[in-house]
Amino acid sequence: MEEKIIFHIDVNSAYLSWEAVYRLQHGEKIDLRKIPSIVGGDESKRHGIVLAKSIPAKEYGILTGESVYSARQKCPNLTIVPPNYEIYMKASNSMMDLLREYSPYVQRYSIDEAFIDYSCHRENHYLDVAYQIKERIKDELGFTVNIGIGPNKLLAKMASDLKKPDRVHTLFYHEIKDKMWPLPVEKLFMVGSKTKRKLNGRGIFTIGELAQLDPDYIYSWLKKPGLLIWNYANGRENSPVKNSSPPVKSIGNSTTTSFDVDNKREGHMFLLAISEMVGMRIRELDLMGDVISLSLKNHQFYSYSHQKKLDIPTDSTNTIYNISKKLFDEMWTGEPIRRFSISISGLCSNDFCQLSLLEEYKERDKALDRTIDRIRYKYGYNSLIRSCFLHSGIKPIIGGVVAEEDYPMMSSIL
DNA sequence: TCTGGGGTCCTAGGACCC
DNA sequence: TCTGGGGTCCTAGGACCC
Repeated sequence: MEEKIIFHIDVNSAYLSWEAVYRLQHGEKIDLRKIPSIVGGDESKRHGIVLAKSIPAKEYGILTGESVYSARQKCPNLTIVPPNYEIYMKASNSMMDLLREYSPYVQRYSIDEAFIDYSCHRENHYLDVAYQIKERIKDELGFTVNIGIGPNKLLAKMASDLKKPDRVHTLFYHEIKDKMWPLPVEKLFMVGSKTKRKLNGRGIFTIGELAQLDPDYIYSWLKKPGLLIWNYANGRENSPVKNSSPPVKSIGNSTTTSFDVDNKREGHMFLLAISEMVGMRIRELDLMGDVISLSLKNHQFYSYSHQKKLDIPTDSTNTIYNISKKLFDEMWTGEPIRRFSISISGLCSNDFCQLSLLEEYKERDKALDRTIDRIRYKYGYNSLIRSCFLHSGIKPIIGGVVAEEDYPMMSSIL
């Protein structure tokens, strides 16, 4: 059997690049990519983290995910711009359209990453094709990408991460030793901060050192995830490039509140506002779910969750709200809360679920939810709101991601 | 004015059943 | 009163990804 040829395309500093391109196209003179800059959340709303950074900002030691506050400490003349997800989604869609010209086997892995299985297209040399894709994206769409090429998705992904920006790298089996093994172990896909700490604690600092361990040893120590990363360290992975999206497993929304919530009434209002979005999304996808879970984060950043399995699947905003309210009342200790999140899982398709005669969720309620959805899609989310939110200072519908164009969320498994 | 929001998967313990 | 044991469901928590 011939070796597969997999590409991994990764947009360099995606949000920041897309923001820069958009601004240049709209008459701005400065290219954000060429100055120390970040795309960051609104600090006054306590959303202040770094979502993306320019390469000059990276040189100041600024990291994605750190607070905007500390980024500014590192670089006082940092340019900070707010995110604009609709623009990023459009840029991403354009890139996917371009990639699909090269193969039907294109897997969108996240908003800024994709895999292509190029194995069947032996008529052109894969390196020429990769360079062509990279240059076309730069010329036609205005941003740069890294392309990694390997015999499987893992190695292609590791390759695209090698040196940035605007590069093509290969990582075939015979190159693992030179190109991947010297890297620090936390560069390996699926080795996060916790695992890095454990590995370092036993003297394992490079991917090569992990690769050399005895699999029985790592299994008895780190169980299944240990064996997974050990296989990855040795370049072993063989999942297919999927061009259709896997079924959705859960739908959830959350918000960090701009102030700590210390009373039940306001807590319930946030739950209602989030339930509205979760309900709208599950109905949009024509699904129902029978597990509602609520997770809270307190003012000390400690998170905890409770969930409830229902006898009957639901897609009703009121049911989602009532269950999450019940969960909140049973788990809340009275401490100040900074983040609320609700999600629904145990999903099944609507037509399959709805037939239960015992169903308490009446057809009438269902029709009401759907009617409200239609009005909100047509005239805007705030065209129809619950009166309790009037003059409350709390947004009546909270959360993002209403099927712009359903794109599959990646999972941590390739 | 310090630390987001969207996900997936795995584990472990207790309840319950045969 | 010596305390089986395997399977499934449910729940809470934790790891990882972008």
